[in-house]
Amino acid sequence: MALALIDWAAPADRVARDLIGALLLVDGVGGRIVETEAYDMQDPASHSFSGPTARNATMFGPPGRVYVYRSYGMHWCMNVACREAGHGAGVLIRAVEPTVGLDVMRARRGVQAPRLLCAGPGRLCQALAVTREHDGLPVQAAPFSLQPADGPVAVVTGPRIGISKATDVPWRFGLAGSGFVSRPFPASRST
DNA sequence: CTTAGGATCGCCT
DNA sequence: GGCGATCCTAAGC
Repeated sequence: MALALIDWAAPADRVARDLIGALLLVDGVGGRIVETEAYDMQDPASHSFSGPTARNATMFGPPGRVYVYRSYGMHWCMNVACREAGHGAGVLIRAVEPTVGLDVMRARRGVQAPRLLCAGPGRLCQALAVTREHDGLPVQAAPFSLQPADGPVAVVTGPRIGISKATDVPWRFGLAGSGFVSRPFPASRST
């Protein structure tokens, strides 16, 4: 049977949806992706909106590379670039259901509850030990491991979190019914 | 359960 | 100089 693959050249919202349910590991630690957000160059909320800069260079590079940036001066956030180079498109990984390496993640995070280990982009990077050193690396090679869901996944959508522009764009994607998302989704239809 | 404030600093105007 | 694609804690209802 055919192995499911992510089409990294697809638009950000497509990739964001396809990543829901995928197994993401960094050095053998991680779990199932349950929440993502899409960004692209036409989008005022995106880091890439005003064109290439030193920080967002990876977003404008080849698709499938990990874009890591520092948030609020203290957290790391992890994205994967998509579309062709130059498009400034990417998907923010916002939450993972921790399944592999629970104790390692607990130690890194300093909390016990699985629910709080990877629920949010900053928490996720702390639990998986993702830092600026990972910026620009291909997500399909070590230390990363990404295995797409091999079956149908029920996905819910909603407005993105923590932005002040384009707040009406429904480019937040989540695994329907998951208790590991960073925040509940407003009532929305599954697709 | 909801809201408010602070921490903390790199990036862009 | 201002502002975040955030998180934590404490206090209010």
